[in-house]
Amino acid sequence: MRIATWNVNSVKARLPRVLEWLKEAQPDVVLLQELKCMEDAFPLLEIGDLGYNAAVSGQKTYNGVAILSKTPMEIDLRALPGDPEDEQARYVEAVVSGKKKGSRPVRVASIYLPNGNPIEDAGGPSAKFAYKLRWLERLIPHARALLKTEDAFVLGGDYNVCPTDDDVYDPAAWRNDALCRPESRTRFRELVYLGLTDAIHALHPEPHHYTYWDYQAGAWPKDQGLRIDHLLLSPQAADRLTASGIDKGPRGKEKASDHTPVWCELEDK
DNA sequence: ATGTCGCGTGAAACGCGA
Repeated sequence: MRIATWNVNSVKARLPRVLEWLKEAQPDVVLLQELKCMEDAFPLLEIGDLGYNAAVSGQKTYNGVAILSKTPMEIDLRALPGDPEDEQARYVEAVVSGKKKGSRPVRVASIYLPNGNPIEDAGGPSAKFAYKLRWLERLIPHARALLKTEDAFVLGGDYNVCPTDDDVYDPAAWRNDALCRPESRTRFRELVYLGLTDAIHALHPEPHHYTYWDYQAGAWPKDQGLRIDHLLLSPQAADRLTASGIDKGPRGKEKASDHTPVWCELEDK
C-alpha cells in the first residue's frame, strides 16, 4: 500500500497538477494539506473519477486537509482533540481498508501543523508561535493514545518542523524561523521518541533531502529547500515499511505547489 | 540586494498568510 502526503497550496489552483500526479503515481492513500477551500468546493467529482474516496475537513481561504483512499475508509476525527476552541481545519483521521482480501486496515491522519511565524511580535513571543507549540503539545498525547491501540498508523503531513540542521539548506539563516526553532524541534522529537518512525529518515539518512522550496529567490533551481513534510509510522506500520521517497517531479512543473509529495510503501501483509 | 504565490475583497490594488 502506497501512502503519500502533499501540501498542494490550494486544491483548486492545483487541480490539474494533482490529477496528473494521481494518474502517474497511483498512490493508494493520499494525505492533502492546504486545500484553501470549504468542503463543498472540494473537487470530489474529478478526484472521484480517478477512483478515490475522500474525507475532507475544509475552511474558507486558509488551511484545509483531506484524505484520499482507493479503498473504503471510515472517518474517525475531523479535528485534533484537546482544544474545542480551535476552529482551524488542520487535522483529519480515518481508517482505510487494506488492498487485498484479509489484509489489515491502516489508520492515517492528514496533518497541517501551524507555521508559527513570526516567532515574535512587538518584541514579545507571538500568538502564532504559541499556537504552533500548543498544537504540537496536543498531538503528543493523541499519538500516545493511538500507540496504545497497537494499530498500524501513519501520521503524515506538513509538520512545518525541520527536525535538524541537516534538513535545511542554510541553518544559520533559518535559526530564528519557527520551522527550525529549538522549541519546535524538541516537541517534534518528543513526538517521534514516543516510538514513531520517520519513513524518509529511516531509509534515507543522508542530509539535505528536501520537501519544500520557497517560491521566492529561485529556491527551487538552487535546491535551497527544507524537509518539513513527514510520514511518521507506528511500530506496526514501520514493520511493514519497504520503501519511501520524495517525488520531486511535481515541484518542477508549471504552476507548482511549493511542496512536493512524500511517499512510503507498506507491505500488504 | 532582490526575486513568489493564492485568496478575498470588490472592481485594482492591497493585506494576509506562507
